[in-house]
Order: sequence, then structure tokens, then C-alpha cells
Amino acid sequence: MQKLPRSFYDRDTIVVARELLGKWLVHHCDGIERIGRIVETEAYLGPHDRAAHSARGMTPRNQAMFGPPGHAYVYFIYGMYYCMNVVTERAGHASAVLLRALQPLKNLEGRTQGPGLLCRAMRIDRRLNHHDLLSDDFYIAAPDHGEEMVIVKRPRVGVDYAGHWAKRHLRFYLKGNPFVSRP
DNA sequence: TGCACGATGAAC
DNA sequence: TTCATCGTGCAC
Repeated sequence: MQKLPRSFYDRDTIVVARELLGKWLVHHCDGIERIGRIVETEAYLGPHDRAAHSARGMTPRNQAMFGPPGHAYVYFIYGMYYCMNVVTERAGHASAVLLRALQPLKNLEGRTQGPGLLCRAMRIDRRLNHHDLLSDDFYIAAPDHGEEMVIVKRPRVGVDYAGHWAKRHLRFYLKGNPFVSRP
């Protein structure tokens, strides 16, 4: 497999969200390598996107979104779950892609359907916020042999407060994949 | 310093 | 539809 270069992330967020499907998320932790295939993503386009955390300006929590592409934005939600994003586009643009579901490939225990369960299974927590995804212990890679994929577009989950932005089809997943959180 | 609520998940 | 559970952001 080939680690994705910085230039992969420094592109239009919708393009990145679609192309992350089928890629492998790799995390080396406590001597164990965990790998999951990304099967569901959501694009958060920037401060103009009312559903994005960056829509209300930079705060200590969402600072990573305003940073350079190819880094992780990990936040704590509902008092019990973590969610992981991949920062996209140039620094200051404040856009990111939320990873919503994985197909277990290696050393993953428990379910991986949904952003909270994904982080639990991959052992992703606040320590990985701001982490560079071109590092050797936490990164995303393209498999040597890609599979044929059909991509489904749907509205994002849990953003009904965002007015017309809630209706846009910015959620992407692999058609027919049993590990998608909400087919 | 207080408090309402959330890019969730599970139970009912 | 309700609840668990707590950090964050903003009001006061």
C-alpha cells in the first residue's frame, strides 16, 4: 500500500471525501497495527457551511480544521464518543472530511459503523488531534489493488439545524457495503 | 461561574 | 422517542 501524499488532501473537500472511500486507515498503537477500509465519509466545506464546526469561527476545539491539510481533527462529542476528521484544502480554509464508517481489515474489535464506534475500534482519541497523517504511526494509504466501487450520495447525518446546508448531498458511501452506518 | 446542547449510539 | 454523559462555547 502507498501512503497518501500531502497533495491528496490539499484539494477540493468534496473530491477528497469521495476519493477517501476504499482507502485504508492505519493506526499503530501499543505495538498493534489496526487497519480499516474507509466506506463512508462526510464533507464539511468551511466557515460558509453552516453544518461545519468552523462556521462559528476558530475556537480551541476546532483549531485543527483551520490548520494545514493532511492532519487529523479529533473531537469529543455527547460526553462519550470521539469523531475523526481529515483536514482538507489550504491552511485557513477550515474544511474537513468526517470518517463515518470502516470495513474491518486488521485487529479491529467491535463495530465500526458510525464515527463514534469507528474511533473506539481504532483506538482514536484526543491525543491524535492535530496529528500529521503523513506520520508513520497514523496515516491513510491507497491499497495496491483497488476494487470497483459505486458511490452513493446522501444528506449528512445529524445536522438538521443547518438549514439548507442540511439538505445537500455531502455524505458519501460505498453502495451495498454492509459496514455503512445508515444505508 | 453557570448552563444548554451536540457531526452519537443504544435501548425501548 | 428517550437517555447516557461531559466538554465546549457563550451568556451573565
